[in-house]
Amino acid sequence: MTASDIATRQRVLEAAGEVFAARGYAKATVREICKLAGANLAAVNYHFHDKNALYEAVLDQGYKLALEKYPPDGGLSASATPEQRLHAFVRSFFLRLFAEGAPACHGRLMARELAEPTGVLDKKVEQHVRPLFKLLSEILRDIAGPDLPEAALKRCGRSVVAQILFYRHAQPVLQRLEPELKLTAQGIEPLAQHVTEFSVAALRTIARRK
Amino acid sequence: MTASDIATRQRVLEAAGEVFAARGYAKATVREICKLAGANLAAVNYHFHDKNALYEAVLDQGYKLALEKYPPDGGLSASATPEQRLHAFVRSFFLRLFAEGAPACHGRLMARELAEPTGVLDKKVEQHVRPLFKLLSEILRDIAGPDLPEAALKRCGRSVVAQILFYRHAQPVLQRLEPELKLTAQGIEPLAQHVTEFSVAALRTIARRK
DNA sequence: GCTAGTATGAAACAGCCGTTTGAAACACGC
DNA sequence: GCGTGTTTCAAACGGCTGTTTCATACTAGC
Repeated sequence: MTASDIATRQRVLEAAGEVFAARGYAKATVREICKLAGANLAAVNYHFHDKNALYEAVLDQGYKLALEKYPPDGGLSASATPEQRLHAFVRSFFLRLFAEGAPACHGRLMARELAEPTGVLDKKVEQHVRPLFKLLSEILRDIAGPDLPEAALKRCGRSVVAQILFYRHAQPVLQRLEPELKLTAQGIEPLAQHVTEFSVAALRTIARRK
Repeated sequence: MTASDIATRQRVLEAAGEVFAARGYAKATVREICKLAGANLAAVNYHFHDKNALYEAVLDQGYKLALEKYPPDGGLSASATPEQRLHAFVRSFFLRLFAEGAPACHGRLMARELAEPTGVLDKKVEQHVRPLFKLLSEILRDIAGPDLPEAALKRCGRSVVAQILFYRHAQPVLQRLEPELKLTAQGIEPLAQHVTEFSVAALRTIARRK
């Protein structure tokens, strides 16, 4: 049965996404992935070449699905204001990082890869991250106007991304310091609102001064 | 010779700091630490109980030395403005995260621990991190005034910390995206300046609106 | 100078890891 | 029904890990 063949491969792929996202590449074990997928230990080396190729496959599929489900432009109309576009960018970034379910582990994986490259970094992350930074820079330029120097604009772009990634990277200690913080699909809405507001306010003031 | 006894223990401690900071707890191996320290493999289990106790010892010593060398208040006079105190906070935070040399690996270790707790988190990080957040909140309150709700102030505090930690967590990909960025003792000065300026501008605007 | 207590050393241990193996089970074209 | 090619399975392999062992070297007190 061909359907069953695809099924095991797909089951391993999905299980790998969860385990890699939860444990990181190094700590994730092939044995745990296969057990979660209900497959034999040799399934990884049979359907993919090895653990690393499986990881790349997970990243590839995750990238495709995440951008389909949460496009960085948020699906806004062309007449949207720069502030609305920034809010959509921030919000979709949050969603990719925290959304539950199968297609969403990509954000968590990329956040991990960002901090601890596994060698796939040069192939994948740069190709996924640079376009995001470029899009953000264009939005911020529309808000700040043409007079703000490029270097200052870049620093502001990093400040925006930093505020979003923080909630992913620092989540373990954040949950301990402020247990009332809920990082669910609803819980991130006020956070996306805050990051947008905070950043627009800062950018406007800085652009006015320079 | 007692001096030599302490010397090996100290050498292992320092080597462990470097290796843990560079590789993380899981990837760091006792063999590499001992080799770097010029000590026997059994030195770790003899002078400390095991790898985990060595890690705790490194964290303890690092915390002590880092706070001595880079105090969070920056050694400011009592008459300093809130903006100056925020700048000192941000700058000393950057320095603890990026300073080179033996005592400085603590910042890198805590940044790692923040993202991937090893179990020492509950003992150490909370006890080290919570006071920092409290100090930051007091500074931000002085800037924002008494009318800004506590929840909004907390979100702003997270935004400040996020902008600093970003340069540590995202360093690998940041170096690829913007190779001209130098994260040395001199290079972080304009970054500390930017984070302070960005945050003060945002906080003032938000406080005025609320 | 000899003993007691401590520090170092080489070697081995048990456990987990990714990967490989070769046989068994399966589906499918003829 | 039979042979072929593909997928699954249990078992084992080699390598690396933290830790332990026990013999040796050393220092200090009498």
